[in-house]
Amino acid sequence: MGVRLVIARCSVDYVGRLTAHLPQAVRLLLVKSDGSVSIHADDRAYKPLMWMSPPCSTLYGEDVWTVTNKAGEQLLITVDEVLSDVAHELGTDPGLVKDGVEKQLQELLADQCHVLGEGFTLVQREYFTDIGPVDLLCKDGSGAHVLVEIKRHAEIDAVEQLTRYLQRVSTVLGEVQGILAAQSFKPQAKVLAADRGIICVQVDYDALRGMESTRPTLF
Amino acid sequence: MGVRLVIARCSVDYVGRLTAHLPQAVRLLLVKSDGSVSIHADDRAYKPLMWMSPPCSTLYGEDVWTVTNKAGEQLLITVDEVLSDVAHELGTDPGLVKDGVEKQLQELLADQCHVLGEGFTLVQREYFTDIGPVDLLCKDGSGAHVLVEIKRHAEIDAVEQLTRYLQRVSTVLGEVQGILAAQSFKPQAKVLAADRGIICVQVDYDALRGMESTRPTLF
DNA sequence: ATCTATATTTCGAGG
DNA sequence: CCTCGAAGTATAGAT
Repeated sequence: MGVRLVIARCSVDYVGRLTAHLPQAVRLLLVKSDGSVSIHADDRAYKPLMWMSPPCSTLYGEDVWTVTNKAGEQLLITVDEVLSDVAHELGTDPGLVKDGVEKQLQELLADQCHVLGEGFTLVQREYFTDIGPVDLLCKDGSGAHVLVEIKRHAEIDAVEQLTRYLQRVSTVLGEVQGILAAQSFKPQAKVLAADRGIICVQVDYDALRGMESTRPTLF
Repeated sequence: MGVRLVIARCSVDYVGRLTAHLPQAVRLLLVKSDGSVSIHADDRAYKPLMWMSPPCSTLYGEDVWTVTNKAGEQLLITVDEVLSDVAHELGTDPGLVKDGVEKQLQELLADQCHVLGEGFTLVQREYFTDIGPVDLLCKDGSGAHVLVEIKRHAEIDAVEQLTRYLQRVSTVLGEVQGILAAQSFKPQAKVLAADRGIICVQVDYDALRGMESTRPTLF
């Protein structure tokens, strides 16, 4: 199998969650071993003009390729002229290793919640409410509860989310302080947070990780 | 220029909003005229393993391609073996025509707002407030104002959005009823909407379009 | 330039 | 299987 790279003059129709049409033009058709098909123009790295995600199958007609998935969505590729058609074997990919996402931040802050405020201690990570889990439930130096929402980059949505949690939790724990912890903040998020009495704490991921990795050497 | 298709044994590192690493393997490198680069394995139609969105530029070293954008994010592609390297001219794409997205729904509902409730009439589409435009401003059977927010699929954000509009508009029009109209709803969105006194109306896009297209024949 | 809202979002985790 | 939240979300449009 492998990837099949076709350069072709084609027009395309998608009928599924919406209907869309691509007029005739020269494009790159990319067919992969899992059956998926994507159609690329000569710009944009991330998003194809059209695509069909796996699992799906293709019926190769005389001039029309019909790509169909289980939900009945269809990609109709009318191939008017093939300018190139090659295939290459790639093998299975070992996949990628990520670092620096929200989950890691949550783990680090759960371990080192003292960076959120003087005398902070962790009560529970992923504290569940009926409208979803709060990232951290802590107690501050005076023993009062604090809800912590963690984001890589905090936007206005994060403030709304934490506000909902605070309202919800207040019926159980009484009035609770909220902290929004993030590596960076949108200005509007800071403004809205201030308006709602929510404290914004900027955290340094690298520093947190540094502390984590160096801590064993302290003993 | 045109698209450049390289099949190569390579390893890749991304350093930017996060750090990520791809071990050595054979992959497809796709370079486009806008400078964007994407790296594909032999599966998944939509999302590349790694990418750099335009605008960005590439420095081609002896063995390493360094792709950099304005924010300083980098993609380091170590090319160990080139198995194929071809380029094709595609020209500019005429672009696609969509149908069935939120804008169309808004047009249909503006024309047929009676489906939102008994005796509803349209006052204004895209009713502007200082925090943004409300999709529809209607009057119900009793002549009271109603704000309508339209989504293809309503999530919790839509409830927050409509809530903000209702608060804003209430200072001008007084207490106003809110309606969230969508083809489908997330359960949590329905719960929050109920909590805020917002009415959820499920609409059928195809039925609306059917009425629209058949209406001329009624006369 | 920044912010807002959309997306055929995709993707993965968890109940 | 559904539901939910995150994403290097990307992308388009408006301010």
